[in-house]
Amino acid sequence: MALDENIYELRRQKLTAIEALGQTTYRSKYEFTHTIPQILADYSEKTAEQLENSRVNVRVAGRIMAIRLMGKAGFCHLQQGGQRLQIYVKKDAVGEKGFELYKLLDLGDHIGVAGYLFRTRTGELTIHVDEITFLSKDLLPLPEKWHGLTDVELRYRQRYVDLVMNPEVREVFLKRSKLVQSLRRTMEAHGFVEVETPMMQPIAGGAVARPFVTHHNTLDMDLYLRIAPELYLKRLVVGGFDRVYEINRNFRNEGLGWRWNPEFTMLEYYQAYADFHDMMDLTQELIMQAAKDVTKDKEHPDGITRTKWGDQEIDWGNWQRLTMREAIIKFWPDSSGAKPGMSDFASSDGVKKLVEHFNRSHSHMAYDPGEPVGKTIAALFEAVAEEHLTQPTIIYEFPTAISPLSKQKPDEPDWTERFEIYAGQMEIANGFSELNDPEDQRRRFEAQLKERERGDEEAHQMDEDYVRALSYGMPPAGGVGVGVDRLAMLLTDSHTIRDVILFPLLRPEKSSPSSENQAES
RNA sequence: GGGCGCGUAGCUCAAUUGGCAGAGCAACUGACUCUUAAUCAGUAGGUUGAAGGUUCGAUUCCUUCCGCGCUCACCA
Repeated sequence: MALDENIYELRRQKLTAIEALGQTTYRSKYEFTHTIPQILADYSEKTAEQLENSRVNVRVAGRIMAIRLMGKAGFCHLQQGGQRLQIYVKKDAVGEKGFELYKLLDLGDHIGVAGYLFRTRTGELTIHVDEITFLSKDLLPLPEKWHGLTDVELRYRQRYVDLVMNPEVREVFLKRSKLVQSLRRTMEAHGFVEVETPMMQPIAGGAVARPFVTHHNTLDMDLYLRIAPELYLKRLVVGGFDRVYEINRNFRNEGLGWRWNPEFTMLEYYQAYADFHDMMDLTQELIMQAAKDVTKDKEHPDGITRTKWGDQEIDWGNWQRLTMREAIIKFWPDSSGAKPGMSDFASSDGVKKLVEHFNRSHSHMAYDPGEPVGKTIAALFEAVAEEHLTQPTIIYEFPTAISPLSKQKPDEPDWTERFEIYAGQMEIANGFSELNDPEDQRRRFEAQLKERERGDEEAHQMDEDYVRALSYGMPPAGGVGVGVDRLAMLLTDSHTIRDVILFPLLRPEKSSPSSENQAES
């Protein structure tokens, strides 16, 4: 073989040689008797004698993750389901052709083996192979075996390699799957019906965010990728679905960051005849159950409520509830002078003074005196309190100015029956008693339009059909949105959202100049 | 978008003040029938992200661009 040929070409040639040995190079299926995790679960406790006395014949498939050749025998580690099992291949056992095949195998190849279980001299459970079946070739070399793949860009761009090399990454996504299952199970247990509402909407409503725009050719109309399913789910409540939920993607055309990906998964649910207090209770139960379901293992068959979060621990069985104003008072920094009193939130002058006091001792909090007071209070809350909210905390009573879809408090119209759940310094859920007065809703949309004219691109648009739906009468209802990605982060101790999204958004790969030339020629 | 940092072999990383681009793993050849980070002997592998500039000489210094990370602002 010429020395300048690269690995890809060499392996293609090996593939030809493997075919010459009578193997099918890309066969359709392989009949196996066990998976590797099954064998490890069932036979890890068996002694060498037990395995010798009652021989266990197995056929398994896997990817070669380590290979050691010693003249006329060799070992491999096969990986399947994130676990590894050793195989022992001896020329005497597999024959001339079988051993020729063994010598043509590379790291990363998929093979099937038939043989029996035994323990090596060092005691490792191993398959004594009688027959190797070639399944599929790895033409590109896997990353280095000691350090694996650590380059974060490559891990995200080539997640398939990341998953092969890093078992802990696989674990994160298995837990994410358990999380979503758990959420569905809790919803179903409470009698909620799962539905799917439009991802492409003529008006991007239900949240405050900039949308992605797309275009339908036949109808010649612009459509927005949804920023929330909210207004459609509530139309269903009008239609008589008293308990309804959806788990699906939302799209927001905003910046990226450790907590933000342009597409993210949201669980959203609505319950008729319930208010925000009922929704707090339900959501608390939902999340605690999710923590238990994700942490279930042999030691903890029912799961646990404590999960690791960096150098801290989050206890999902211990919740705190504070109003937004109480939270600002509670976490008010000493360096910003005397703690605010409730009356300070009542006037724009009072709030302005609070911001001034806070900014005197802290990095500047953006403040626009022209914006509604409620908006400033909410910003102040985030600046003062958010960083302290590691343990699960329900913050409730949000300003009406930033809650155009929530029902007002009967005794304080500037405040709404709305809550958000915080944990690990992140907002993970948002819920409220749904505004169901169509005329009030129209006025709220109109107030949002003023904000839009003031330059707030993200303020709500008027949705006439939604107002019409409410005009047919929506029962009293509570609704909640839960950020599934962020919950997955918290439950897997992942500190960037990209680690819980299989294929996070990246800039397109720039093709190298040489390949561009090839493309042009 | 702003600020800071990074980009060297397939992977993980070196390279003294600006002075011959190196190692381990992976690969290739050979030895080895219980190894496991297998071992032993040998071989090959590079437009140092790209383009320009300064210099006798640039992986190193400067400029621009590309990509990534962290961070700030908007957003969940």
